[in-house]
Amino acid sequence: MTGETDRKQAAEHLALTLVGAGMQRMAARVLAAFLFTDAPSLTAGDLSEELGASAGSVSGAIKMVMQMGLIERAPAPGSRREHYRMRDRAWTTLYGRQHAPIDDILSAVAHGVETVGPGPARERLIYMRDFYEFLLSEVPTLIERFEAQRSGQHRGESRP
Amino acid sequence: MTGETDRKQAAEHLALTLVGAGMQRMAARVLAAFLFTDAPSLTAGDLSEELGASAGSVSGAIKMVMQMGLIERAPAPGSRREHYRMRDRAWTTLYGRQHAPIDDILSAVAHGVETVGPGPARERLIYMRDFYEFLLSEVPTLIERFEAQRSGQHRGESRP
DNA sequence: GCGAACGTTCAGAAATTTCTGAAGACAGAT
DNA sequence: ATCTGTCTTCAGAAATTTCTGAACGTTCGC
Repeated sequence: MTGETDRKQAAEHLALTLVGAGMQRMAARVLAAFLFTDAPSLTAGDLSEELGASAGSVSGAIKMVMQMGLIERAPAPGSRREHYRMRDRAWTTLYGRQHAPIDDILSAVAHGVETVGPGPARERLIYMRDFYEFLLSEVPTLIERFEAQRSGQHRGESRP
Repeated sequence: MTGETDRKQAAEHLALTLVGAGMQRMAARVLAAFLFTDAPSLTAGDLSEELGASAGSVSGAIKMVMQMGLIERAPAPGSRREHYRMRDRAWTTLYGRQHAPIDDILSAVAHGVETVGPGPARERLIYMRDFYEFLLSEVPTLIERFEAQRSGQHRGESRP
């Protein structure tokens, strides 16, 4: 069955969990709309109507989601409006981006190590610094591994 | 050099970057205080004074940071107050916890896959589901690898 | 050019989050 | 048992974030 209502509900539900994970509310709703649509592209107007939100907030949200590298402009055939669609690597990109703050944390901690004299605090800071350095080097590898594995088996199929 | 003022500044700076990464303000400040102290344990009163915050907000922050598994009660010798200290595995724990939302995202997406009929949207949802499933299985491995590597070389040293 | 349709920006309103201060609860000392 | 110092809870205040609506630009068709 799965009426249009169910689809919207599922989309809103996902948007809310993304908010729980730290994403801005409207940006999450816009992202979910793209994820759940079968249309090849959406315009700001489409989103405004679909989400029942003002043109202003949709504009801001699109800007954010674009900066995150999750959607892109779609070649607009004859149409006057700007069309957008999800990018292919959206999810790995999103995950990679969530690691951007790690850079900042790392430099803050490294500065701490320089500032603090010998003692337990310094040992702790060194441990933390090493851990975040490790992460920073391993995450890209992780993502590559997923992409390789996926294009390898090319499953793209659903389940029972 | 590195006076007490520098230490506090470095701690506050780290707290702010943690806030940028999504942590609550006061919780981040409390955490940084523990990270940067050479004292074997801190009490709520110590923190309140050190951070210039009310007893109420410190209490709430301690509760959060405890629930995150980053600090623990320290055996209090004769003292009437409650003493706390950082846990050993704090940082790997913190990182693991940041992945808790992934569980939620995963089930929201899985539900989406069930709800949506065949089409581009469904393919997208399947890709996303697979990616988050992959993450969920790989992250614990990653952390184990770090811990193994660390206890292996046992470097615990600073740099020039 | 001129007009109309869209998109963007921004000041202010609304909602949410976060902090404080005071009142209450608890544990140990006397 | 009572008192004292310490922690917790909670209602309201303050600050921050987020949304809206209106004014302004831009681009395309005529």
